[in-house]
Amino acid sequence: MVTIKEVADYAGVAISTVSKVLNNYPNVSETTKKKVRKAIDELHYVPNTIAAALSSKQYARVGLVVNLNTQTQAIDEITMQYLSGAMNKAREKNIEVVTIFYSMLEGMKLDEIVRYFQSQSIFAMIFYGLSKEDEVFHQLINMQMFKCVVVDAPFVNENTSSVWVDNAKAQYDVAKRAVIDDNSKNILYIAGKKNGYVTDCRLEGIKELAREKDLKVKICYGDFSELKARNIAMEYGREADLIVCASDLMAIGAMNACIDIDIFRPVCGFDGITLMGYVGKQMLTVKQNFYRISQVAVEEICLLLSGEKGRSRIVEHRLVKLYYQDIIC
Amino acid sequence: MVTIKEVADYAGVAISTVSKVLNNYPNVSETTKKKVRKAIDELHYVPNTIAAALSSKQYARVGLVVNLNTQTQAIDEITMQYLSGAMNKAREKNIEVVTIFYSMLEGMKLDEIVRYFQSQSIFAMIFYGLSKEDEVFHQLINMQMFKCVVVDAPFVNENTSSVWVDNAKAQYDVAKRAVIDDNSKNILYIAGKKNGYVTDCRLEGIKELAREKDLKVKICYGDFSELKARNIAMEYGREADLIVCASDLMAIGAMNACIDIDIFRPVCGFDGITLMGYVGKQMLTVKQNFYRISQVAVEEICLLLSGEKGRSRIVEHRLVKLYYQDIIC
DNA sequence: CTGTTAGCGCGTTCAA
DNA sequence: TTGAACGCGCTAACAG
Repeated sequence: MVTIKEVADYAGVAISTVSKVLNNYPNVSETTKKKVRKAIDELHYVPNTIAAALSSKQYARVGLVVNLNTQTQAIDEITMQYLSGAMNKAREKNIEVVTIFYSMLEGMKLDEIVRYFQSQSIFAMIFYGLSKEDEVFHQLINMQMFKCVVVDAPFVNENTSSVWVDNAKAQYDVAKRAVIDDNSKNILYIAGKKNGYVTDCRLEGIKELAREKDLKVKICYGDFSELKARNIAMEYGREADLIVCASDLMAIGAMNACIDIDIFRPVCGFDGITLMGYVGKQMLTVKQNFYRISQVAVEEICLLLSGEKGRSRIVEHRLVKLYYQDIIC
Repeated sequence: MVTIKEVADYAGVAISTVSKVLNNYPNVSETTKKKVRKAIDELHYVPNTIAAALSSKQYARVGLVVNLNTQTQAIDEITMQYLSGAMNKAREKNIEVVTIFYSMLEGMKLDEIVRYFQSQSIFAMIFYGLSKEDEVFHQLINMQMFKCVVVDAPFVNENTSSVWVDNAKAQYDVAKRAVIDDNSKNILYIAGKKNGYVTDCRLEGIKELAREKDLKVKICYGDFSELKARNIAMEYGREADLIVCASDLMAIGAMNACIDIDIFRPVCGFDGITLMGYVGKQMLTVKQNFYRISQVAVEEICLLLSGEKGRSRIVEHRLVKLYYQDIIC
């Protein structure tokens, strides 16, 4: 590994001069710049990020804290979208991100987690899929020791921003469309996890619609589980003329239940994951752009790091109908 | 951030002494160890990895180079398994990994990529899903500038190991089981990408079985695409009494084709991704343990980093029957 | 067994 | 406009 010193010697200038042209300082003559650039090129010099970081103390990595939940969500399209969105934006913004799985931090006490992050020079992080049960992380956020962005959870303070889809509106929108399309009057709504962040918002949306359209709505909690959604649909599906689910996976469960008990009910989902196509049936769903959401999260982290105060930010959503033929190309 | 110096002062010892207890050097009396530990504890000292790395020059991060192919494989269970397997093992081995998407490196020339890795202090990397077309990476591997482990591709040299499932045997095994179960004589084999690494191995397996059992085998290339597999099955499915596919996704395509043209043919897949369950039908498939494969890859990287020469290593596989009820719990 | 010292590669004053 | 010199936080000889 060639160092800055070698470049300096080769170019016949001082180390500091090389450093200056590397970092685009003013007050360097064009001629010396040329010399230095030439040396850099011919020596194939690559600056050592580690050393630069140590020296400048400007080093901040952001942790992407994701919840790979192999139990309840085997197919993790969403997380991958999150990760790749964040990484691309990070590259654009020239900051370093490291991905961290919840499972790696499992069982650690708050101070252990803090130390872990510190030792890794991680002073900012983005939480994806934080739930009300993740108390350690709540504490972490509240102590405001790190700059945080929380996706889909209501945390905002001086050092914390949150990034959301408007869940209430989205749920309202998609259900409304389904209701209109099928002229439904009687809805089975399979919500997520009782008392969950997004679950509550989505519930608001469906309730709003029910009031507006004077619908009958039966509400059950499916805990985002396919199986539970399936069982709920088995039990109450008959009585409804439309099944609205708070997630795509639950929608799959509900659809399969309908098939099993041999009834047809339109089902609509939430998320817009591609998986929906694989079930081979057409389904209306909210399309969240997870890639973009994650990019926005990184932007927010940058703002926080540059001294802005935390805030809440909404990312737009769409509605789509997904079906097999759409995705097999 | 409290530094080692503050700890030293607080404990009334020299900096180097603190360093020694931090790194578990011998030749430190128990009493001073105690003093230092106490100071560390009370000051909440967290060592600065960056500085340690710079100083010791023992710094090597390993890049996990993954191919998030949103086009052909929307549902990326496999990659997530790879990543989490590698990260867990990395934590165990106390090395740092950074995940890198192919797409981030896209269009870069070899030397740009080299510089990118160098600037990130990445001197070792694991390639997942490398294909014959990724020439830049082949060059990268062949120049032996980095320690590499390649998963599912035949690269071995002084500084490169490969980690494999025995694709030939696996394909042989799964097809044999299917053939026996259904007493099939006439197979439609939907292979992967013509001239691909794993494709060729799997082809070997099926050919071997055909010889042994005196089967008739029609071979088509589905390019790992659902759509192509679907079309192939539409065209040739009727004539076969068993469809064997070189990937789960293609198996799904084939199954859907059978449904569409209203024939029943047993289909078997390859991979064992959970997604298979979602199609709602039972299917025999090879179960690759991607998590474990990735762990093995990290182990191999460690060996390379510690001076061992590259080698090829096989990871065992299993056969499973996946169906809906298995995974919705 | 402990402390002193010299770097690691780079950023950044401050003189010159 | 340039360069010498110091320091970032830590490791690793080497003395004592």
